[in-house]
Amino acid sequence: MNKKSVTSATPPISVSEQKRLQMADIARLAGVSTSTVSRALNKSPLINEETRTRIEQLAKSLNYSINVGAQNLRLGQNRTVAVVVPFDSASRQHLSDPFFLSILGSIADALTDKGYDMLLTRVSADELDAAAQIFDTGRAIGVILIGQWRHHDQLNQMAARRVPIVVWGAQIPQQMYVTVGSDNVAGGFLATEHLLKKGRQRIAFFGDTQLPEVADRFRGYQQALAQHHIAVDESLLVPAVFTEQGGRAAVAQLLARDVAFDALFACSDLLAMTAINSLRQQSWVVPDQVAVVGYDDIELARYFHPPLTTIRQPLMAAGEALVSSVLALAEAHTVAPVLLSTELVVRQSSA
Amino acid sequence: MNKKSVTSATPPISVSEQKRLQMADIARLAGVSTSTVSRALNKSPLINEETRTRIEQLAKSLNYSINVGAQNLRLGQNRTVAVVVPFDSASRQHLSDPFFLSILGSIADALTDKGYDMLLTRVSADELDAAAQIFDTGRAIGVILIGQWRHHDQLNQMAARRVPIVVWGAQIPQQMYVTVGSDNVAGGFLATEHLLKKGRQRIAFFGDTQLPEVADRFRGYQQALAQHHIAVDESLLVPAVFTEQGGRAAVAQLLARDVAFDALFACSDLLAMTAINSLRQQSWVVPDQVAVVGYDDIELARYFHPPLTTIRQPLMAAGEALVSSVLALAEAHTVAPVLLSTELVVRQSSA
DNA sequence: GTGAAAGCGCTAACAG
DNA sequence: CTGTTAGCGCTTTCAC
Repeated sequence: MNKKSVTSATPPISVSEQKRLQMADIARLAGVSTSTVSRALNKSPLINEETRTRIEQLAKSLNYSINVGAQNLRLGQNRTVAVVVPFDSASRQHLSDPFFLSILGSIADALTDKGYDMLLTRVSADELDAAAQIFDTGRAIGVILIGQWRHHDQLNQMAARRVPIVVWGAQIPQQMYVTVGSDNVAGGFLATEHLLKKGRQRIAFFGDTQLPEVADRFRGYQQALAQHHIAVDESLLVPAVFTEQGGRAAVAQLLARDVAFDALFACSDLLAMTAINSLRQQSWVVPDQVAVVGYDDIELARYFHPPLTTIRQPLMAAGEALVSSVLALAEAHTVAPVLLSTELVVRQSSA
Repeated sequence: MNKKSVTSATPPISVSEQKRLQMADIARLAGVSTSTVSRALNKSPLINEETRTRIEQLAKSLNYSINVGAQNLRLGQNRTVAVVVPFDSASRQHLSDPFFLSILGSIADALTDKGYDMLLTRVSADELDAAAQIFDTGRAIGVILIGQWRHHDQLNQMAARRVPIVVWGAQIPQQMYVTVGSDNVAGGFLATEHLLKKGRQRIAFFGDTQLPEVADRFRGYQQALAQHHIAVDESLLVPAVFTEQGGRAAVAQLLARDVAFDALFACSDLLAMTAINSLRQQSWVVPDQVAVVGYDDIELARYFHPPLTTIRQPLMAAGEALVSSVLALAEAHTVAPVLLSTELVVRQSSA
């Protein structure tokens, strides 16, 4: 412990703290003051070109990088954004949904682009304030929450106390928080209309309409049917959850009702795929007997058998919108909700 | 700006900096010193019970939480671990592989358990030092890297300069960094042996043996064949990449060779699934004509048609091992590589 | 029990 | 162009 004597606290220097390099060390080795090192490493134009490169090289050769924590404290800045993924014990959507990973990836890319770090946190759905805490403790300047689920009220409260938070999900009346989401009504409409145009009339709907996004997709479903003067038949609606078992259970439930159907609109590709597998096991032929449309357009969809017709959500745009919104919010700008357009991708499952 | 006059720097107070609460504010409102607030909020036994609860309540009612950045600086501590996911532009494995998300989830859980934050970063495979930077800048006390790929040398260099890093992958001779991984040799052996016991003799192998993990699985494949006195037939080996197109391409390649085969061992479930779909399109029947075994046991595997026989990697154990290893390394302990056991899960794709 | 004061690693006036 | 110095928000010895 060959450090200059400290008059103040002496934190227990763990064995690991083996002489962690800091700016003063570089300064001493370069024979300049820390100010000069600081300026050099921050590319200040004040510093002599030659001095700067010398310091830069010294730093690089010693693998020294400015301590971000101290820098942030001094600058009163912070370049970290939290991404919170609530995991619902009731497990309405399993985290392993590939769509989640994709959107995570697009957020990560957008953040990296703008020079921000991403703090990833899973919080239990019933202690969602943990998300606010991340902001309160200054660990992140804002929060992106993936999975609106049923947390509407809690989210409103967080927004009310001015936590910069952006939620991936649907717009809901009286919502105080900012959402970014795809146009689920349009998505539901596109899917249903496509099936109707294929001549299908008895279209089953798989999805839990208690979830805002699914509710919107259902609204689109209703609109399309209405346009074709077809009444919604309650017996075709199955409140399937998003887990992988969901499709199987939903098919079982639908078949148990013994109602006729010639098409299926599932609110996620995973749901659609497991449903198709279940149907196949019961000797139904897709798409001949049942045309199927999924939602999300995950990568596997095009390699599935049969390739899945689905609604594509614009992933890259989603990540960017989420990130720019949360950054704007963090700067106390007023931010409007974002509605991204969806797109029908026709493949063989609905041929 | 009703702050006490500052003689030093005055950082541009953005509109957002609207009076961000700090300890001094709580102290003033409580009529005590910041020391007292600090001690109270840290549950120091030195503080009078009554004083403490009063301060705690005040803080809670104002949504004040101790600033972690400042706390860390003062304490010389840090409770953040970085998880780095290199994305290879050559795209050997697509990030959307569900197995990735699962392992991310298990790491997140393990970290949360131990009270650590998780910094998630994607770095380009060719600038892997960015991972070291995260440590050098003090943003994280250690790094978990998912995806060993071909980065062996770079990883060794990082380990040599004592960056606490743990890699999910295979053990390689002369490796200086710590790995946590499942026993890929055993996995490959289990899969192949299973197929052999089912009477299959011409087992195709899908996987790029340039990747260490795949190389180990191939070693297991060889061992099993050797035990049954079957020679490895090069024409049955296809260096399939892990992307979703991989299975399709590999099948095409295999069929083009016009060699007989009655089984397939694919080095990921995704590969297996897309391969099965491809085979089916060419009118091959699984498992009757081709028995298939995958790898990973992703959730979709059991809901696939036919349900996929596969090798399960112990996810939860993986997350915990990665986390405890990196934490141990961060404390400068010596850490041995971890080899987790794998398990054969028999389903219908190999019936 | 509580307060005063110093300093974690860094930046930015201010003065040379 | 470079050094001196004060302080970001917090914790902790040391004194009372």
